[in-house]
Amino acid sequence: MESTSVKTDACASAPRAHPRPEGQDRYTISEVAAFTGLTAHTLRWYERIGLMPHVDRSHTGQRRFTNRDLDWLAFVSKLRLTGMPVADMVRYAELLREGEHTFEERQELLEATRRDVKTRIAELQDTLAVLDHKIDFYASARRAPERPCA
Amino acid sequence: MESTSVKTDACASAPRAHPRPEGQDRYTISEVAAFTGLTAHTLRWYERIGLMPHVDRSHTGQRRFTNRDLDWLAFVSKLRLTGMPVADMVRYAELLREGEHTFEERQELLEATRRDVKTRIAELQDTLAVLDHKIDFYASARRAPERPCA
DNA sequence: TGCTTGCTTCGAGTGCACTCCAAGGTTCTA
DNA sequence: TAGAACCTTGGAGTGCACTCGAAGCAAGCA
Repeated sequence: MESTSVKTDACASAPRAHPRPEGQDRYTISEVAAFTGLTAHTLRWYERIGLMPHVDRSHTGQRRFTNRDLDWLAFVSKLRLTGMPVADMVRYAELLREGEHTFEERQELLEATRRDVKTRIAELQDTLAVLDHKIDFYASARRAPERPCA
Repeated sequence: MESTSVKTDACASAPRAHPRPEGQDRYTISEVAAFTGLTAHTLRWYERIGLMPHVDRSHTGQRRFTNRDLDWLAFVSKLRLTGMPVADMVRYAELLREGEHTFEERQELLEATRRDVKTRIAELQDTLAVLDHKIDFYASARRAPERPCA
């Protein structure tokens, strides 16, 4: 059931290149760190707080990440960029673990996130306009130092 | 010299509505807090770390903010939205205090910020595409629960 | 004049998201 | 079989950006 819901979600993702093909996808933590840009510390911490759905282990207990884990981490990294709190992402991870009956709540969560992202883009475009205005001012002030906007 | 450089910068700003006209613009800290949405604590902290160029005082030592201070705070709030570290904003505030010979460095700082903002907008638009893709998946999965993307 | 509300300072406390440490077990190359 | 380089854990530490507290002074109103 757990793997079903994760797989179902993976099927919603755009295809993505993996370092190794399916079947040989057993990465150590440092390989994942190198691939994702996260540190091994952060990866372990993600698992501890429930942000990594479930990570396989070798027979001696070392983590072995799969391509699916890489997809999930890529998605988490995107969400991080939006400023979404880690606690909210943990909530989404819980919904994944709980199976298909949480589809509605997952969709709502993603839609709320989409609204936040759109708001943030608008704010940034606003800021860009202010920056352009000030940069123009400095550019012309330095071309003609006699106080061109007085 | 201090007020000159601040004024010069204000002249680079887009016009903005103020609660009171020039000449009567002496706001208490709680008025500024209400207007900007920052707390009084935060405003005092901004001043302590050098992020407020210089705030007037009443004859008994209480802060009296001006329209120019409001403009500066509005700009700072925009920069905050971009994720710019406070230390960088303090650096910009220092350049303002140092006068017109810092125009070039100010422009460079703003241009670097603009590049960051553009990058961030692109990242967010990328994230938006991923969100749309997943939301579409949940929407159709809930309309036709027989695993529509298999 | 008294009362309430607001302002002052500086240092300490908070919450988030990591980031690191120490002590010990595992895996790989020579 | 040695040694280097990796991995494990729980808990403590870090850096940022606030956020709050306490003691005392200031301002405005009945």
